[in-house]
Amino acid sequence: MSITHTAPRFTSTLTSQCQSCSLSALCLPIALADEDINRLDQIIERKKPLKKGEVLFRQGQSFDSVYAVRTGTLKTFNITSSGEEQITGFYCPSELLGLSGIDGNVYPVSAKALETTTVCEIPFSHLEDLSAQIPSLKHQIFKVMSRKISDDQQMMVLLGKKNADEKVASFLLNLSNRFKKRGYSATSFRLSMSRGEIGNYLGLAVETVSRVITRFQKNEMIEVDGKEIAIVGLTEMQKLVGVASDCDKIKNI
Amino acid sequence: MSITHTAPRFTSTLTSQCQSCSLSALCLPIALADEDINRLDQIIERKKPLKKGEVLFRQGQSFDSVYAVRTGTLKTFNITSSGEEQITGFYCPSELLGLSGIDGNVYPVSAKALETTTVCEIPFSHLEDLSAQIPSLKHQIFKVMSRKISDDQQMMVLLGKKNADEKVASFLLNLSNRFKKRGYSATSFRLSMSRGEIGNYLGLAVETVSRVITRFQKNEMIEVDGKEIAIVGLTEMQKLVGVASDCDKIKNI
DNA sequence: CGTTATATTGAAGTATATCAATCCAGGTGG
DNA sequence: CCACCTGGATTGATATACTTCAATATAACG
Repeated sequence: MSITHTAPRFTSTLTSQCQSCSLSALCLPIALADEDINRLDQIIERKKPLKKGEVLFRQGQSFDSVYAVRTGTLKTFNITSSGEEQITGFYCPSELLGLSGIDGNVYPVSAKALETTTVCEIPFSHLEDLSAQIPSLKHQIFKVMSRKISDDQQMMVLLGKKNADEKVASFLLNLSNRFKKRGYSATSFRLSMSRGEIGNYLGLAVETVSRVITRFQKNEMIEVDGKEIAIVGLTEMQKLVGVASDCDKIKNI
Repeated sequence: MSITHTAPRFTSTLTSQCQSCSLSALCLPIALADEDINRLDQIIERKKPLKKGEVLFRQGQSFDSVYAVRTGTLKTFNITSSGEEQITGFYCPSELLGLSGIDGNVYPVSAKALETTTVCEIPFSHLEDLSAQIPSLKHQIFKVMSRKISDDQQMMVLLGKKNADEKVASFLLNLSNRFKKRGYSATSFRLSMSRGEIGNYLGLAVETVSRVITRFQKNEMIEVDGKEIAIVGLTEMQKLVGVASDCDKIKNI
């Protein structure tokens, strides 16, 4: 056996393939035929778990793979010229990260695990080859990237127009929706990121996040125990961030 | 000739094809072989110019095309639940817009011309078909989308971490770079958007934008005459926004 | 050439940041 | 097992950058 530069692979004793993965309905395999899932499966490398604080890829490092989160959570972040960290996203199971590296062949952000985290590594050149053969896979990649663009634009609206209360509420509801989508409780979950990381992401000071959270508790919108959080006033919170139906929005244009 | 629901097409007297278009080196045709450019060319519809204020597509409208700007400028924007407009981007010649509609089959933003503007309409289903036959075209689309994602992330950093001076300076330098890339002056150009639109985009009040601009004039970083602007202290401005070399950034991670 | 939108400038108000002081939880070592 | 330590979280007091309100000034436009 020859020595390589690549990290050791983690091979589960079970068949940890896309087929049997509980996330297949949310992740890239969505909308693929069984045989196509198998082909996708073959290019994916399941890596050994990252411990909290470990880096998956680093800003400036040459791009070669995108990653799907299997368990745990990661954050992506930039280092600004003044040396501060700016978090650009949190990634939960089934979500894809690293896509922003395609353009420059370099990751423009770093990715770090917020807790013990496992990911599937998808070498991009292989994915691109395969996408030429499987139109629905290509379409799926377009969709994931498109989704990312519109999500990021929503985030800009949040950062540019909303006040502290609305920012925190939007953040919690966004997490809620993501948990819900993959079958977990929409109203009771654990925040894997610190208050500081939330503040950083939302463009707020830690203290402000803390104050908003205690205020929400007093208003009985949420119940908090450290990182555990329960949304008890979901509709009230939705009203706060202005969850309007599409109709409502469109009529105002 | 049968009546159709589509808007009338504008056919230039000259052969206004991708081949002869001055933007081909920046726009989608980049990296395509001549014969492939012709195939791309055939699916593109050159539309008649939009007048200032006209809408190219509307938030909520069903998605079927992406657009490349040929001349002029557009803005994309969201209407928030409270009815305010939030501008999510400005688009200059050679830039592609509409990509965020792929995921939901609906445009999540509206696009409006800031001045007389011409665009090339690229029906997405055709583009997707063609991209299956031309790998370099597919790769190019991935790159454009990836680029958009990392640009938007930079924008988040700006909105989340920067003060008014840094925001305005970043905005001006960003425009400067875009003009430069397509052969125009990097230091002297015309702002096609109003102060209000700049403020909206940057998450600042109009008055703040105005004040920052006059301050920059007093500091002799810029010279302004209405919408005409000249950057006279380019390096100083770069210092202000912290244009760090990649090395500088990476060492701090 | 008047009328309306856009831009500028000043004064006052406010949301959020910053500074500072506990408080608390989780992990470590005696 | 408990005391200790360290980083995160909370809370209060103060500072400030930006917004908002208001009053011109200027440019755009029919």
